[in-house]
Amino acid sequence: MAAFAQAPPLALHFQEATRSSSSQPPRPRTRPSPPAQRPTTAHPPLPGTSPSSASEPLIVSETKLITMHSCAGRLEDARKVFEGMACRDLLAWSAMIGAYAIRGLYKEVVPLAVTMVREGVIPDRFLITRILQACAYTEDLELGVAMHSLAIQSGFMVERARDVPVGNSVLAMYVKCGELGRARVVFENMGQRDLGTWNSMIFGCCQSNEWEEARRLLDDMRHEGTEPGVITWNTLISSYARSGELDVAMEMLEQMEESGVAPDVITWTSLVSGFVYSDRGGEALRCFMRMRLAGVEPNGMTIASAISACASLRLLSQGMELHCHAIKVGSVNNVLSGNSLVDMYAKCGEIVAAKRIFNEIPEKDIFSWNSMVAGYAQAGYCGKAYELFCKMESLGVRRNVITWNIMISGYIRNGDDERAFELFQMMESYGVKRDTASWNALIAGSVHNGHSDRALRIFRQMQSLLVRPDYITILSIIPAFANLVAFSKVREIHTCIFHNYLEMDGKIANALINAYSKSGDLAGACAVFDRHSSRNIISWNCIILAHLLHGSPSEALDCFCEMKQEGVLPDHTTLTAVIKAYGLQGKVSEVKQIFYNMTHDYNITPDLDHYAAIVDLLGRSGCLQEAYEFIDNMPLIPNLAVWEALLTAATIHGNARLANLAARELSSLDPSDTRIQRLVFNYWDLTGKSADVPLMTVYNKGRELKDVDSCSVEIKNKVYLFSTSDNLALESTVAELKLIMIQIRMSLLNICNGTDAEEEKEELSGIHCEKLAIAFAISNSPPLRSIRIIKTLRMCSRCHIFAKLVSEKYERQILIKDSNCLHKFKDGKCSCEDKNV
DNA sequence: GACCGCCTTT
Repeated sequence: MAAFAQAPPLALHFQEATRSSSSQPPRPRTRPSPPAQRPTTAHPPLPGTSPSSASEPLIVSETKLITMHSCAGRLEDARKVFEGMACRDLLAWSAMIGAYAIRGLYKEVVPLAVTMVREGVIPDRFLITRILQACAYTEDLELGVAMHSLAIQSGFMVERARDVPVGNSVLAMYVKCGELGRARVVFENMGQRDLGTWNSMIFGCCQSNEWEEARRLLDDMRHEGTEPGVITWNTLISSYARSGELDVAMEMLEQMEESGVAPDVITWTSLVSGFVYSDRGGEALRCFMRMRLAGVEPNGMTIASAISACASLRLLSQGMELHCHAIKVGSVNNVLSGNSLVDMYAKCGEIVAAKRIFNEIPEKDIFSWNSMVAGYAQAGYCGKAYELFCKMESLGVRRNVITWNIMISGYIRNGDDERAFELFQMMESYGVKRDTASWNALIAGSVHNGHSDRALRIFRQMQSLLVRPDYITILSIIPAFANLVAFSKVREIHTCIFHNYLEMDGKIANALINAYSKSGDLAGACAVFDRHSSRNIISWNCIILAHLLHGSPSEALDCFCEMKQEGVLPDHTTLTAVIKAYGLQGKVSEVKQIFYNMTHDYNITPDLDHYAAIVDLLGRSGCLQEAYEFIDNMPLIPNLAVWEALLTAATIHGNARLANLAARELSSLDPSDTRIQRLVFNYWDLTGKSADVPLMTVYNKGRELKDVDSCSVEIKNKVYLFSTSDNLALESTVAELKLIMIQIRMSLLNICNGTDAEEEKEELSGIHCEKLAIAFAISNSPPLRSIRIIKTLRMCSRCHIFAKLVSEKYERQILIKDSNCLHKFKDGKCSCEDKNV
């Protein structure tokens, strides 16, 4: 056994110390054949083996022949010899099993091992180790347990140095089979341990998310005098990175470097891909840079991950640099890098480049196809996407649930709901089972297209079919409840999150803040925000916007200060909100201060939203000419929001010249845009007509639009829809409503002297729908109950006064969300302090 | 010891 004892220990997965020896080519064993073996003759000389003399016939044992065939890569020949043997002893089994094991063909090892045991051959410590390795790989617990007991019976698991490899492979087998409890028992009973032992055990703990235990083992091993190696650190770092604990992973990286172990390509790749997976692309790229600076060469997997980071950040130029790098490293034709490149180019809008890369991937896998289909679908080319979708089928590439989901989501997001539902119905008949993401695509798409009711129906249907919603379902459905009428649903979904054992994810919390706020519950929004454990810029934007929506600009600005104190950098949205908040307070100089210094202070270039907010502010404060000059001097082409702001302000201040100018500019932007048609219609309807021909066309189109203004109100779980034009539909209640309104009108007349153009208009075209809704709610809902109304257009000043008076007279809180803001009427006052009418 | 695609928050 001397020769065997000196043979290199087997390459276990966690055996760092022996890695170099395991990578060497296997050496044929030199043990002399035992006399019991039949000598084999008349075999032709093997290529690469030169017989000592050409005249002498070569005599080799069958076992040796197996080894020779195996070394030459002819496994089938080796197998034939093995099968033909009349009597197979331990050496023959070792040779045959070893031939497969060395090549990682563990699936072949398992049945051989089973037969061997059945034939009564007892494996030695080396063969047992090999078989256990195969059990670990194939997760064959049954055979593993048998080998474990055999090892005990044979006395291979005692406290000797040479027992360590056997113990390690038993341990590794249990860990890989997910039997951490059994692994722990083996670990505790091992008299001697080496680095591989600790690595296996730590891997097991990480796999079962027993982080504390893993950290304790790290301390223990150092106590016992074994310093963690590169695999130890990589195991911990990659596990933390994969489970999203990137900050801990980075901490471990520091410790690793401090302990003198240099991070290798796997360490860095784990971190880069971990950051990508956690949607922290910027940090992924920083990690990649650190790796380069440390002189570690990236491999295909590292580059693929870094390219994905560029894809999520839409960094085309950096992505292209990495593309060059991939070419240099020679991994560009690799499926992994190729797929990342397809995704990156597609997400950056370079669909042609994406297609070129796709065509060049020699062995496309399902990921390649799905990335390309998704590229087309997300760019709005559903036809092209569908073409590929069909091509896959004809080429025999099996489409998976993700392929179907991509198509469903592509169609619904591009407005073809019918086709999306059709595919959703069809997929199961093609043998593809729908998953939660399939349902999510429909829900998200419906919400996206404004069909909140349908989204809710789908959500309920999926639950009735026992498809469990995940956090994306919740995230997708929440915006459907982000309105005044659905206020009770927000609490319902908040409860549902706990019922489904879904963690309070950061994104869900953000969506909830928004939903609570928009449903009129500022306190609810604040409560979620206060308990939010991982606030990001979006969370702050949500709460700042919530205060703004509820007419509390000073609280919004307080939040902004607090945010800066916490070291969170504002983004475009934050600054737009801040400009609006200062604007509501009439602090023009503060607004200018922010606006003109935003590039310097926050590295943010003003965009159209900022310009529109400034125009709105200047216009409302009566500086109409300044507002117009501001537009005239802006470096960007003004959009709808900018001209709308000027039109509204000019209308309020009765500046017909500028209002007309704004209306004309609006209608020249896109005369077919219904939103513009409505704006122009509404403006002219209010101010009277002139002979402006181009405006006339848009005005007429606006007039043709159905439901020019409508509002909805919920009473006893029913949503009632009111429209300015269909007063008559409410005949039964109209008399009652009129009575209430006459009473209120009397009060109104006392405040406003006489009538104005707006009221005359109302007399002619019918009562404004919010008045109808208020009156209807007053007479049909229980006293003291708040009245919640959603309205498509902006409230007029008279309805605003009307609502204030009703809130006082009837002691009701009235919440009205119009196209511009949320009005909370209470005790005769409105939260917008009359600044938003 | 690691791996790319679908559904997601202001």
